[in-house]
Amino acid sequence: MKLSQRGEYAIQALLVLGMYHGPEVIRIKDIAKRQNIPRRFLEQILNDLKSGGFVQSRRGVAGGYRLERTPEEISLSEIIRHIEGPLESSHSLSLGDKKHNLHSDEAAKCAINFVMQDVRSAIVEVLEAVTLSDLCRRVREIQGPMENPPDYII
Amino acid sequence: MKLSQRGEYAIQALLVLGMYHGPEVIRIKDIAKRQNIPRRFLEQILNDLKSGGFVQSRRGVAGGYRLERTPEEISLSEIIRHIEGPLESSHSLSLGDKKHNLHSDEAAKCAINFVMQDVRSAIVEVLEAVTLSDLCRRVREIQGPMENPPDYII
DNA sequence: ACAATACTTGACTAAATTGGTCGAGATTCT
DNA sequence: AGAATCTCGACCAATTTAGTCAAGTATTGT
Repeated sequence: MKLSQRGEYAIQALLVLGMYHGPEVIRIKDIAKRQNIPRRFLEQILNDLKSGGFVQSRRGVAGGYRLERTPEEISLSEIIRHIEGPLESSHSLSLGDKKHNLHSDEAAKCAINFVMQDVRSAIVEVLEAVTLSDLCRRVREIQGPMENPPDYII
Repeated sequence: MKLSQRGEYAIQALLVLGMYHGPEVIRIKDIAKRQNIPRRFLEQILNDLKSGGFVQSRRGVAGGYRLERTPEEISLSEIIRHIEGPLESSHSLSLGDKKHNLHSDEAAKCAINFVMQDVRSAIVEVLEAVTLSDLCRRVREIQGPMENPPDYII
């Protein structure tokens, strides 16, 4: 299980929006700067997150993004599922059809898929339990101890 | 978590060797045929599995492959780790170094990595518990019920 | 001895994925 | 009107993945 760069950026962006969650909107530019993400790439990602119902956007000169739901309502599993594709898919060889004789390679693939399904369940179980809010807390704990001021958005 | 084709083939090949485990050796050609794996590709994979200590080979006219260890001694985690690369790696941002101020993107990446480490642990926990022997049993259960004879290797 | 069989090695290639860029347009604030 | 900002879709380069190929080397049956 490795997160793609795209996936990591998406979570980082949502983290910023989560940390400053409120009625106001944050500009792409600022998110990109804070998290050190290529601006154009981030545009794509935020657009994707918008179509997934994670964020809202405002256009125009005072435009930007904000979360569509509260950080407590967004789980990591949802984010990753949306950005990296379905987490539980496995096209698992119907197997209900008994008329159809299984070749030995099909039997093998099927057995392997059973295990991989267990793996996927374990992954989902972990990710389901972590909300964006949890992650925000984590970030605060990490950068809290050191007293460098929040380095406000320019 | 998705298995690469290469990884799936590797497990399928080991499954064949596991099902017919004994002192005798099985030819690449037969494994390829039974599991419907491109022969040349399978050669590469078996070679890799050999250098990983999973299988032995015998050259010459009566050559082929067999397991180097018993199916009970081989866990899925080992196989996947060897074929797909380290399962637990995460170069997790030392964080011990307090002198070094964390930028907000580093803090975010760090928080994300903590969660991903949990995910990886969960994956390993599942894979660690499944041996090649377990998988072989699974395969027998799947193809057992239907009474098509084992379709012996030609 | 020697032909047949089979593994060994490393280079090669085509297709898919990933990470990222670009330009033109649409929208909103002042 | 004009500047700032999001929007949309096409585009591109590097990497990875899946797979092929050829020229070896080792072993064994006869």
